[in-house]
Amino acid sequence: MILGELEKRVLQYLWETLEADAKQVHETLTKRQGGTLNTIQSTLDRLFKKDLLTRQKQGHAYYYRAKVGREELIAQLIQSVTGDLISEGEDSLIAAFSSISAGLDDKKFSQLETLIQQQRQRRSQEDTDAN
Amino acid sequence: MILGELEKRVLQYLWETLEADAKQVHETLTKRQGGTLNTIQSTLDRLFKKDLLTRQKQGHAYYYRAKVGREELIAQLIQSVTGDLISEGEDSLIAAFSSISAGLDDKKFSQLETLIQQQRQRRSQEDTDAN
DNA sequence: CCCAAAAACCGATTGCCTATCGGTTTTTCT
DNA sequence: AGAAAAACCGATAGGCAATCGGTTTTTGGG
Repeated sequence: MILGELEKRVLQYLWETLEADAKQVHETLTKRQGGTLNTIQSTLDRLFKKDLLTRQKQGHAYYYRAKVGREELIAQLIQSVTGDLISEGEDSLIAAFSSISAGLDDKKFSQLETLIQQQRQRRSQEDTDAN
Repeated sequence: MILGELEKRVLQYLWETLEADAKQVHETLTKRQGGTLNTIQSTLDRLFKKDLLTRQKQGHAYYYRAKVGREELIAQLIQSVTGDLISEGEDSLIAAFSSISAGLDDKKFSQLETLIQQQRQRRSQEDTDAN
């Protein structure tokens, strides 16, 4: 999957705003630049068809919400862009990390270790909640 | 930057083979499927213009080599695909990791911690070498 | 040194996708 | 029911990968 420039801006907006119709998005994002409402509508529609948004009619118009979170989407994009470069059996996410790690310094490593700890804690918390 | 299907396959081949001319790549990758040598030539040329390959004439033909390693390329692709989704000041690689981490289980976390340790050791080794 | 073969180079075409927008149909609220 | 608002449809432009035919350039051998 690939996202165009406008599509990304629309997603960003929806992550901030939670819910909006085409008119609102248009007001905020493209009215200045002379873009029309129609452009926003078809962009929203494309994102909807890509299963990145949900929508629901309220009064006149569809109200859209992001269906995936920002981090989730980033993970999806990474998977799709690296997919063909990962050899059989290799875990693509681990592989992606090991590529990334080449560009990190010690401070970043510490941050990562902290993130891992946090993630672990979150997991065990979820387990506790579930029981 | 974005890579097409064939471009990725060509890169994979060059990572294995280190060096090859268009003819070799063609023999191995696309002759079966009826692709012509010209297709491979223009693909190699596109990759060269994207600065992903180097080339050098030997006898009749250009011999191509990958200019970037697989891991480096993956890191590049991740950066380019996530670029517009990362807010100002945020480290995109850390952000990418935190997205990725949502899809990992405990075993993967342990692998990652190991990778971090290895990377740290590699660093200190390089420091030693340098002095 | 010249020529045939090999490869590079050029240009055109197809296919896919985003962005754009005009015009028509459908929906909705009064 | 009718006006207004929005959805829907279709067309177009622009960008890029993949594909390949044809022409020019390069090169190594006789």
